[in-house]
Amino acid sequence: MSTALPLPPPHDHDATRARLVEAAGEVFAEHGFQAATVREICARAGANIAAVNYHFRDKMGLYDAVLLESICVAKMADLRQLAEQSQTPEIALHQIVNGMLRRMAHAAERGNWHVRIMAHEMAHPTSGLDRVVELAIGPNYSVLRGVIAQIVGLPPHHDVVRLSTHSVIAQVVHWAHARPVISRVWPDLEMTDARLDQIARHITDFSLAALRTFAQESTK
Amino acid sequence: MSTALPLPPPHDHDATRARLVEAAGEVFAEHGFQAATVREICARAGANIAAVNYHFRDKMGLYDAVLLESICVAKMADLRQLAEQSQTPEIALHQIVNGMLRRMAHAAERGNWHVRIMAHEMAHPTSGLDRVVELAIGPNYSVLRGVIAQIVGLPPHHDVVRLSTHSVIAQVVHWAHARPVISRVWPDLEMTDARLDQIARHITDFSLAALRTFAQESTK
DNA sequence: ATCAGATTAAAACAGTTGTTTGAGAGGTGT
DNA sequence: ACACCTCTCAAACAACTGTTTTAATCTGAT
Repeated sequence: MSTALPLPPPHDHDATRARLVEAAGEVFAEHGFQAATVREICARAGANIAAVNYHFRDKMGLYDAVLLESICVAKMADLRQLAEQSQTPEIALHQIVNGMLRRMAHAAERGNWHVRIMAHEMAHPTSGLDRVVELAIGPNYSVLRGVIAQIVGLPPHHDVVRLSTHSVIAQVVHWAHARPVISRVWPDLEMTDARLDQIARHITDFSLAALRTFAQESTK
Repeated sequence: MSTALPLPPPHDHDATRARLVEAAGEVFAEHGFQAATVREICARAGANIAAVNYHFRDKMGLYDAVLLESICVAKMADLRQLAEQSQTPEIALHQIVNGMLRRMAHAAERGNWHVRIMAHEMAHPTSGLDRVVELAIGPNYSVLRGVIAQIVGLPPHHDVVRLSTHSVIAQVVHWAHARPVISRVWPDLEMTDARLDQIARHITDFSLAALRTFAQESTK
């Protein structure tokens, strides 16, 4: 159960601290905050049990650190530049959908625990969710809303724009969130690169067809 | 913390058993299987701690019973008849979307813990998920896929139909699953009855616009 | 070499967990 | 009256929880 580790150089503050955050990310992603145990985290990090309370104040402090790193990762993959360097809002939409989807898809695999932790936050939000939304999700949400507002030709605060934004986000997030169910109702579905391309293409086409119809109706 | 209860008639097997399932549903929905405690469940049900191990074999047996009731509730609200008694597949789609969305929305409120438990199953699936998918989710998925196949004029096993089905489901489930985030990026949003109508109408319009475009392209 | 500070280690803490135990209370048939 | 079965209860069980304590170890500057 305990994995061999890239032998820890003794007395290196940042090293064990980083390994703790990484291991904690995995365990929190698997079991959620409450059900996760500091003993399993320390075992997986190859650290002593007291390390959690030394480097972070307590279990919650460790969880805060995990969420903070999750925010940093999300901010690195900022959608703003992805949208700005696209020539048309339609292309920007496809870029955003494709980018988000791939991040979600790879989240189920090794190391990328950020999305799975969010799944637990949805089922049972903790105090850290506010910060994640404010610093990571919120900005990306605004960018996407701006792009969609351009496509339908309505102001970003319009209900149609907001609802459509949620329609797009929902379709992307779905493939990460509902995967346990999807793999059961669609057993022979493999998440290859080609398949991800197909899904991203579909979500974009599906959404663009709807948005263009809305655009026609709004200028009528 | 412990609620007053409709005083339990002594030695009534089914009564305490039913109260245990109901209380367990709430607690499991709040904390998930692992983090939920049998002591809190029994306290909320006004039953002794040993009642869980007497009526159900153990904590997992109680959870199985909870999922089983969740399945029964879901089967009662079968989408099949909802689809069959609609005159056109377009109307059927709106009926299905509206029905699903309202069940999801009311799930966050009193008593209806079924959806929140599913949220935990998504984050950390247990052995009971297979049964839920097989008996409750799977059939409804097939019905919706049939309706969408009619609209786009393609066979149900076609990739476009499957992907579009997930697009529709995603949009509906999103409003239950991502509510903690939605309420933060859209603070002044109240889930009134009129609002639910608006959302259901939007999802239907959004999806129908896309599906009609697909239909034109498939017959071309 | 010596001291101060930072990091790790093992052991123990009190509290909580799921589960079991054994006794008792209520009803029903004889 | 008695025995029998079903159900409930309080108490206790060992195992596990997050956290604290105390001592040991290493690093780096004096």
